[in-house]
Amino acid sequence: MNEAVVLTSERILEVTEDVLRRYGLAKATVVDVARALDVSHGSVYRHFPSKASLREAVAKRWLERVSKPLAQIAAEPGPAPVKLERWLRELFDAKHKRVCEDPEMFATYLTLAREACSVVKAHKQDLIAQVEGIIAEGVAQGAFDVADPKIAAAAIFDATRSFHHPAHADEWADCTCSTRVDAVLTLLLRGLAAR
Amino acid sequence: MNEAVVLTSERILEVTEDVLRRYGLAKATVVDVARALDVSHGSVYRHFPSKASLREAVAKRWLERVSKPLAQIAAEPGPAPVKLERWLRELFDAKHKRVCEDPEMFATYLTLAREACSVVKAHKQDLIAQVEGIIAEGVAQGAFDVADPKIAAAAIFDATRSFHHPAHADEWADCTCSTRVDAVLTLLLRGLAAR
DNA sequence: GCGCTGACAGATTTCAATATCTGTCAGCAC
DNA sequence: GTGCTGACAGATATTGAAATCTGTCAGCGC
Repeated sequence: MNEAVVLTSERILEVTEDVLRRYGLAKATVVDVARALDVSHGSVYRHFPSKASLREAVAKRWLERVSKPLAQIAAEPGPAPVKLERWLRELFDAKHKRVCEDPEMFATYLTLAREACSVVKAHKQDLIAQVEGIIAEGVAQGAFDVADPKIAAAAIFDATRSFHHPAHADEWADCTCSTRVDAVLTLLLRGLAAR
Repeated sequence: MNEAVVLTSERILEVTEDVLRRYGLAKATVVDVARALDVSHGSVYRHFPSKASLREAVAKRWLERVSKPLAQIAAEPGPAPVKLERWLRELFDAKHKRVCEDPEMFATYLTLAREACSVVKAHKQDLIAQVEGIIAEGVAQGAFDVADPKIAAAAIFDATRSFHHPAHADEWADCTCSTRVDAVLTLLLRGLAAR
């Protein structure tokens, strides 16, 4: 009758994150995860066909925690330029906070993401689609002058890589970073604006 | 009388590049370099105080080969917007060509650059200063409307990272890359333009 | 004297033996 | 039947001894 002992994929993922936090990415094994769940490691393989797929699922959960709050901003009403700026700043803040508050876990997730590149690609497509939505809205409002919102969205994503791509995380602590964000956002919003 | 046997820092650097190409970064040793030069390894230490400083010097040479042709473009006369676009495209082309033509050597130089981060910082400052010059010129010509050319130059550099930072090199082969470069350049030039 | 050599100490890397892990599956318990 | 276990084979990681490398310097040859 004890519901807690039911082994679900969700529970495995939660415990796997704990194990990764405790042991680190390099040392965490499927056996460790099984031990933390108090089951045999064979049981874990009943829910995930391989260690790689388990890690991929952890990466996916992590990326979803980034994209959900952004989707909410994208769905709100209001002027597109303000919304785009808010959306981008939220994206940067989410990333910067994660790396500042728990750098080790950030490094762990980063490596997981490198391995699960198809998951990352889907995440990127999701984010770009959200930006595309905001830009199309801006065009409809007469605020933006853009030939192709899809291409413009990809350009916005490319042009802000310095502030959201983990390869540049070591610069995010830099005190000039906020000024640099402001400068790029100003430039990009001017570039999109109807005149 | 044979000038070829004179041991100069320059000659050591040339031979070191050969050795790196032949053996790879991980396996190339100071002893290998000395053997290629037909001297004892102690002689190499007469010109470079450590293996790290030798590697740093190799990285510096490589970066200078990137920045010199750009400085030439920056020094030419002409309308700033055209020049800025040419300068940026030359920067991207230089990087993209290097990674396409000799990916192994690119990886080698990339690792060297990571180690010699002070050299890379100076290189970055150099490039940003060149952009600043072009932007200031554009302001003087009435083509650009920019509050602070220094900040704008840093913003242009940040906003084009996707196309010149080696962390994104794996995307440079992508067939959509040229479209993406066009989209970002259009956006940025519109953002700088006086209206 | 000047520049190079080569032996050396300590640090680092390699390699092979050993231990641990991944993924499977026959069989047990319910 | 359903879901879990634990022994197993092959793959991967760890370890410590041996080999190699880095950086120094006394001394040799010109």
